[in-house]
Amino acid sequence: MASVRAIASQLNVSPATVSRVLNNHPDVDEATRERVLSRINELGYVPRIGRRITNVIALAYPDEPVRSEYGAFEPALLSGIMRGLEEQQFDLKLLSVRRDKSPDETYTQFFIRKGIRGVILRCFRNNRSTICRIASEGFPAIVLAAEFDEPEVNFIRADSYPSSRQAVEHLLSLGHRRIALAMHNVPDSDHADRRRAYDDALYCAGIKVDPALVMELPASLSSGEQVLDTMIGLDDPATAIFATNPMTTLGIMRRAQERGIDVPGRISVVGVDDSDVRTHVWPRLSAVTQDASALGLEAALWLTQTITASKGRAACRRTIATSFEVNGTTGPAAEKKSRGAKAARQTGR
Amino acid sequence: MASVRAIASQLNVSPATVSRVLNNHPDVDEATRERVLSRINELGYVPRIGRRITNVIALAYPDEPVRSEYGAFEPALLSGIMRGLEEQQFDLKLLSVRRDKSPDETYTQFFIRKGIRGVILRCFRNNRSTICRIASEGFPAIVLAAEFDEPEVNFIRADSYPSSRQAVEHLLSLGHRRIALAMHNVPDSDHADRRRAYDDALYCAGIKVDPALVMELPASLSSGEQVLDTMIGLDDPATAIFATNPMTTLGIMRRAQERGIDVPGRISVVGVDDSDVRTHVWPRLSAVTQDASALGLEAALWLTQTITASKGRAACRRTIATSFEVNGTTGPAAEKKSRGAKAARQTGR
DNA sequence: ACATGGGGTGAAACAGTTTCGGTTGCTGTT
DNA sequence: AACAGCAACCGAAACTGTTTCACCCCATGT
Repeated sequence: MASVRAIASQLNVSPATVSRVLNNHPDVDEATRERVLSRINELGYVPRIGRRITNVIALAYPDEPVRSEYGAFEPALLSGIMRGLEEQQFDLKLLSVRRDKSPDETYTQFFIRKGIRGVILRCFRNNRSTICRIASEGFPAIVLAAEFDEPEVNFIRADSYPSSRQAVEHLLSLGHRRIALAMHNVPDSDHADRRRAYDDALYCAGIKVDPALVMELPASLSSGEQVLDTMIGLDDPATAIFATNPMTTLGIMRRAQERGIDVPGRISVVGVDDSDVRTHVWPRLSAVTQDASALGLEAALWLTQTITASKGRAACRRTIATSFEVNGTTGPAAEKKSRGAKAARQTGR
Repeated sequence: MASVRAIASQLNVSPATVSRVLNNHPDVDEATRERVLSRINELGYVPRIGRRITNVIALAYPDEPVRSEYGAFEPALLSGIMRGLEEQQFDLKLLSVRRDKSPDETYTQFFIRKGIRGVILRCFRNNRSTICRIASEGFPAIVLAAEFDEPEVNFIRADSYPSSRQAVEHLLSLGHRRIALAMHNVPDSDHADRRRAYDDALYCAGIKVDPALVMELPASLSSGEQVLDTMIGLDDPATAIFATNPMTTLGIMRRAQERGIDVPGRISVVGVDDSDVRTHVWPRLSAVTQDASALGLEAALWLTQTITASKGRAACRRTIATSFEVNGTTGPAAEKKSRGAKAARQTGR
């Protein structure tokens, strides 16, 4: 019940002025703009059309709504979001922050101007600070597939620790002792999970992490090629690789085929898959899989329920499980010939 | 300038009634509903918020906004659409017709109720009649990546005939005479193009199409496996395959690796790629590629310009070019050993 | 015959935005 | 010093769409 006219009369300005502030019109005094904005934040203004409250939420991208390195991840997210929005009859708008947001408006202003009630945020390397800003402004928002320490940021993500650990333990159970780790070179919680899983699994197996077996690289096909070449070329080569993102995994597979390296005969590969790519190659990839559609669904449900709830709901810090799928790229460790290999085996319990 | 009140006064009803018709409220008489609807169509009503005309277009899917068999095609489309909408400052809404449209409202009503000015339609096997209905209602609409004979349907598609022909001629120039064709089993204009290109290229090379070399199958990985097995298993085996969709192509590659069949040594493969998958496998696929992003961009540009033009613009029946990219899966035809092969070679000029 | 109820409708209230014009104050010119 | 002119700022009013409430009317049951 915080209408433009209500806010206007509280501040002794006209509804026109409040509207101008909302729509970021240039010709309004800086002082009055501040007053209006702060009051809007206090009262929790929601946009309406006529007397009807708008039921639109947005999926906001920092730049363009495409990440070729994510493959079919985005469509799966979208599908889940649409399903999650169905229950409460919300519509979905796509927003590009870079494209549409004016630098001199707040995020809340921007979202209200676009007529939305809440926003699902995609998180990439470069917009974590933006997300914190949005959260601190208090506009209803939830971040997809990332983790934040800040208590005011709501997020939902897939916790890949258990499956990742399962994956590494699977390799260990096959006799692998020289297991390489190919990580993303920018830190994020997903990859931190996978790193921890790797460390813990090795620790519990009594194996010391060999720094030579850990590489940090961008998520790309060429990174995968580099990983394979490096790991095969070591004096004491890796017999298995755990790659923590889909593109690097594909690059490893591609390079292995190019060089005629037998997978899993000579080296086993475990990847991570957001969508279906693990089935696109031969052998089908053993991989940690995350259900992007479920992620979108849950995010949409939480957001719409929070918006429509009379009292603000609790923060969302949910994780959903990933799973580990054994396919054709993992097999028993090859017998070693070098002295170093024997020494390594003796450290196993 | 066709407002709810204007229409109301023309028909001697109240604005409330017109609004009720627009929002598909049940308690309005069937006769008056008809009168209002026909007048709305005549006058070309556009939804507004306050005095501002809404600048939102929709991307409408018949069902869910996901097609796993299209891989990264949808994100690329979305990215192009967003760029195309930028110029005229339009927003994009995602709509699922199945989810939101009430059966007893017209499509125009549905779109107006959603507050959109125009719609980009995705076309799949099962909704061509729906698209014709929408076009005949006259609501601004354009279909992506499909062709229609009906003159009132606007569409934009990629014409893959030249590149497909180039692809087949590339195979011919490498000495291939037994070239298989793996087609989609539901007819659409894209695949018709590719079929024609195949026929024409072979005809010009003086080669008769062998029905045993042409298969029509769903677009799927398993179809690709079936194609490879069949074509390798013939008495007079194919030495090259042209697969007209991405999934079938991937299936062929996967099966070839599974069976240890050398590509392109024993058999060459040309595929079709909507996005980046041709680079995900080894060898990289020689493929006819279509620029999904450009498709989305052009569609969005045409639609927004049509909407904002004072006078209705001409129909859109555009095609943009695809291109043929030579990569690692095509090579010289293998020498034949069988009698049948020799006979086949003699038919070549 | 009368009460009752529901379908259908309009007036009015209410929601947001823009247009138009007016006030104010600064600046340049005479 | 005075005045013209211009730009920033803002409010009243006009205009747009939606919902609420009350009303009418007619069919139906008692």
